[in-house]
Amino acid sequence: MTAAPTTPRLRFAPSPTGYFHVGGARTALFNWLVARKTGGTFVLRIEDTDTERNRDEWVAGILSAMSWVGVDWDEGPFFQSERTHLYAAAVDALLSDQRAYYCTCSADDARARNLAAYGQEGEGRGYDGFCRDRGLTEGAVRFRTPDDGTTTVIDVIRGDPTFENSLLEDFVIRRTNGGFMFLLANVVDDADMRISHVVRAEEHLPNTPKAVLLWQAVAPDVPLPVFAHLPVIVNEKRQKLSKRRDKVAVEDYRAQGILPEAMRNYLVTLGWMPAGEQEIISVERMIEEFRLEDVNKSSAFFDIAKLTAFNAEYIRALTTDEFVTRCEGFVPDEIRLDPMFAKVVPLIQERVRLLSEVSASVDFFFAMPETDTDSWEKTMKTDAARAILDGMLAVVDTTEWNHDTLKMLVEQLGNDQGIKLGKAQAPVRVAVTGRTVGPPLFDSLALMPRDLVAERLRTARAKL
RNA sequence: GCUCCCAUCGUCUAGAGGCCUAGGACACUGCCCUUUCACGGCAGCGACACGGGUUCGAAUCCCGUUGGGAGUACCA
Repeated sequence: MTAAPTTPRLRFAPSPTGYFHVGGARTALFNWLVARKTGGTFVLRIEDTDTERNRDEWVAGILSAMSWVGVDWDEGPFFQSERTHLYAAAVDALLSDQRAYYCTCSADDARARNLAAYGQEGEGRGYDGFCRDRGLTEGAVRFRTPDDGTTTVIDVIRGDPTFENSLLEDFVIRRTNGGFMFLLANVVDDADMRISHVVRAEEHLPNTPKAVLLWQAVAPDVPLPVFAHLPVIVNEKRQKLSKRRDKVAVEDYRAQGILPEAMRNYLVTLGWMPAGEQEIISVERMIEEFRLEDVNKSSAFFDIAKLTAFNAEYIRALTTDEFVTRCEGFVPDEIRLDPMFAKVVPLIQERVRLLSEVSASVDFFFAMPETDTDSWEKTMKTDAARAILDGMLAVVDTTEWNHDTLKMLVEQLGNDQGIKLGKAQAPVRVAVTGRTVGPPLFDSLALMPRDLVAERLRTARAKL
């Protein structure tokens, strides 16, 4: 079975059973990278054969999250729920070939027989083939696996793992209720869509020999795909990320103000690294340099701290205009579109790591925020603080209103009190911004209306 | 239990037998810069799981051990 020299065809085949999570995003990204690098085709297929667990809103979530990270598809989305005629035909053909058979065993029956035959170790032995030659005409349909020989999975990143056929159970391909199972639908579609590279998470590897066997039975004329099983992404306990336990929804990171390019860049480093010492790279370079063969084999921890660091770097690289645009949804429009906002952006841009932090870091320019109690206690309860506020109040209505003058003023006031500028600016900062930490004070003051600053200084002084 | 996979700093990784005194990034610590906080710069901390081979030489190859993970559904 030689692979035809056609362009690669890849697919991402998520199941809409929950929020789109970072593991899925990485899988999609790696598929996309290969497609873009090779000039191949990237197909999106929604595997919604489990009608119990699928929901339309999850489908919408997947599409929007993929678009958000910049992973676009060339064909699809196709829905397996609309392709059942293909699966039905495949099952019928298998049935008439005796490659599959009906089975009426319940899971309990099968388990009980294994237990009786093997004792405790019978667990996990899978179906025993009880109905193989009973000639039934109803029930679930099982695929007949070979009793001997081996099946090798061609995997570019794992080497080529080989499995004993005798250990592969006769697995169900169509449920008693007529529904089609994942493996069947998956293989029929991959063959039908002429998928050449199956890039998916490692958890699928143990099933892959079954998929190979099925493929050969169902589409013997279609070349088998090359597989690439990606290492799983794990939590701090080194377990596969779980939607229930871990914070994994791409949408959550988006809502926090992670930039899509930062997410994409971070995701690509989970199992792969660009050459050189630079980890922050453009998509163009990713596409240029990415090779499935170079993907790591071991699991990777999803490190939010590193993601955040990447994000901060991407945020800093934005132009002011871009930054203002990106803040949509994170900063109220009446502030974001205020000309003042664009002026203060340069002061705070290198100080925020998430877009969700922007609002709180610019609030005092637009309204006096609630004063932080600790900040007040720490900086205002001294004679020096009172003297500095008094000194400022004495000249605030007449002094020149610019960075240098303001700075000299506070510096001088500090000198009079025998304290350095770092200390001297604190009470002014708390009076005007409500806290000890913030953007450079004199630049901020210079941007603000003199009257506003004067009023806040007076208010603060009155409380002392 | 069984099958399969994996194993370099805390984390993500570089490393395809000599270039390794094991490199980078994140995190952490210290110093410098500095008006707070950041940014930036510099320095530091910090790893080849263990045991056997093979070889003149092994983080790199082989075997074993240990440890971790995934799968083991009429879920995907």
